[in-house]
Amino acid sequence: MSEAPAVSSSGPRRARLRDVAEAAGVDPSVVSRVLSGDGRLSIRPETRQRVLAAAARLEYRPNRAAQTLKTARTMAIGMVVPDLANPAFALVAEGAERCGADAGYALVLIRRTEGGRLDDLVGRVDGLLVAAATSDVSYRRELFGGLPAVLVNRREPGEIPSVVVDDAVRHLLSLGHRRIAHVAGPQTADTARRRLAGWRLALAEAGLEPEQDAVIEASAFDEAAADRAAEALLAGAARPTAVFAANIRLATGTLAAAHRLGLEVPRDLSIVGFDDHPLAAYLHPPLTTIRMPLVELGAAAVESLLDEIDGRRAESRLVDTPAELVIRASTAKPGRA
Amino acid sequence: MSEAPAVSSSGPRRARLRDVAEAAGVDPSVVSRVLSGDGRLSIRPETRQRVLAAAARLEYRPNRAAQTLKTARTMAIGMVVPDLANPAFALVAEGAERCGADAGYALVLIRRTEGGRLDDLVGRVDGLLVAAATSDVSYRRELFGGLPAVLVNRREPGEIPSVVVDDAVRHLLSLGHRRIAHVAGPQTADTARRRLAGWRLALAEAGLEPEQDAVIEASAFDEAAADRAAEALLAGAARPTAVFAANIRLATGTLAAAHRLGLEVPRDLSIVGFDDHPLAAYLHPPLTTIRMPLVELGAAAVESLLDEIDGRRAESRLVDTPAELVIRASTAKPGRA
DNA sequence: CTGTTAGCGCTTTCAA
DNA sequence: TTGAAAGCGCTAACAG
Repeated sequence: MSEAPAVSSSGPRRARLRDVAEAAGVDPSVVSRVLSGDGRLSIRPETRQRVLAAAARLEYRPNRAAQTLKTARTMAIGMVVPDLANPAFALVAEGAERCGADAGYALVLIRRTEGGRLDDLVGRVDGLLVAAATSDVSYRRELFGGLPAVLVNRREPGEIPSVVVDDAVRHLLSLGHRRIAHVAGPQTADTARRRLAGWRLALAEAGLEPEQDAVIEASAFDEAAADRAAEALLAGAARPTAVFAANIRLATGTLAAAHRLGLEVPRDLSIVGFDDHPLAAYLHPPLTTIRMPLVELGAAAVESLLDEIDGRRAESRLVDTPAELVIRASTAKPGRA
Repeated sequence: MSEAPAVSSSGPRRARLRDVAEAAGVDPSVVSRVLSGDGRLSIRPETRQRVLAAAARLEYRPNRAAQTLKTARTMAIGMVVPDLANPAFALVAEGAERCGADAGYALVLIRRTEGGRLDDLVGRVDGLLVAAATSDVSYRRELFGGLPAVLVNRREPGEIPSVVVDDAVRHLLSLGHRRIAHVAGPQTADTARRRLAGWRLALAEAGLEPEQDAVIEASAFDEAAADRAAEALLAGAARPTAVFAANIRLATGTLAAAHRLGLEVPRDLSIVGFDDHPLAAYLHPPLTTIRMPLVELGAAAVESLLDEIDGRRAESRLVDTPAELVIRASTAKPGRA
């Protein structure tokens, strides 16, 4: 390793602003202003042409570090995700990226690792989108080294838990189900709590009292945890006729448990999951889900963040594009045996 | 928007190196050397303590832009992914991040957008891991603005297509299958081509001539494309008894097509997919797959990249951790009707 | 053992 | 219409 011949890529050194200026026969500051499209700059068209030509010929690319040092702006925003494999975040990121790009910001994704030394992002990004599922770590500002941050996929504490879950439960109710159980996510997660609350509320509105054991908490937001949890739920004496799962991975695990226990879906058990995903349509049976406007969520989050970065107060912008119930084949009338 | 009162977070301004130096009563350069753990620096323990204490008290965080400007190193590497939803990349990223962290590098993920103006990453990262599935864009250096880059999930052209696919096909052969079809990925993708080649080779080694129509190319690496492709394959006259799918999403789509056509897996059709995934065990039936050492791949890729960044020649490092055939319930003897 | 010095490449105010 | 000048905050070679 150490005896390697250190090629030290000494190609034609990258052109600096100064080189362009020299080549164009003007001052560096002029080049800077031309290239950054400074509005209130009056310059002879001919001079501007010379500058542009020189920059092009030398393949000038501004040095980002120098710009950042000078302006105290990285023009990048970071999105912190706990789990890259969670497809929901991919959609949020898509919206975030589009919105950020419009404002000239690059979006970089950062996996939140265990220890979470997120403050070393200071100087790499101007703000943070925190797409954290769990709130086990309280996201205090210091955690981000004072970086502006907005939490995605969350709502204010005071808000109505979820009109959306309502739809799902109502769908089940309208099919005639009464014993509607809930496979909940880990209650450290804000989203998990909201969905649980939504389920309770919807049931209550229908005049139903959730029975004992009608809710079971998966230890994680993944298939394996849901499988274990659902097995307990479904093997019990008073088996529900329908299950609302707090996300698609939990729904998938529930489906697996049902299959293993010999239950046929939806004949013996209806399942609806939260969060839609391309995959949902290809499970067996295709899963009825609630599709959230995740791309819009990502975009809205970035807008808030940019407001905060620019010193405007971010007024907890909420996405109001409605969620949508996508009915596929995992739900049916109960006891259609 | 514009009438917002511009809060301009004017808290206690962040401490600079100079401030720490002043507080500790030493020169900035001393602080720099202490804080960066400069080995060949002899300093009185007492002085070092003063410096450390001052830095801590002032909550000093080095200004990354300044460091970068000075050292011409961002200490970050970027991983470019075409599709965040592809779970394989999450694993690669995990390995990459771990390996990068060991060398003090942060890993940031970047979604490769359509137009792909990747060269604006210069100055944000020191190198690029390109986890591109498709090679429709030829990844020329200029595309990255001259940034060191290594392509992940690829092999050299000359290399044996895939010993790994061999295992899968042999598994099918050993079960007694002879009509083994292949749902291939889009042949613009290097991986797709390698898997197709592997399939051909394995069959040839077994003395089998792949029949006409035994391979069908999905238009994309997703469930929907596989579903369409597989339908054609399975509805045909000479239906295969087993299918090897080029990745797990294609396998999932194939599974869906089989279900819809009334075929029972594995009784009527065996399926094995490439790339393992937590999900695979929770499909119906649980999918037999080939698990690739993706985390190791990511780590190895970063090692290569660091070599290149440091001017050492990256000798096309290959991961030799063997892939593994994970046998679940989607494969069985043919015609076990 | 510690300080001096000279920038890294850019932006921006001010002066010409 | 253009140029001069002053740093942004840090590092690293060299001097003392």
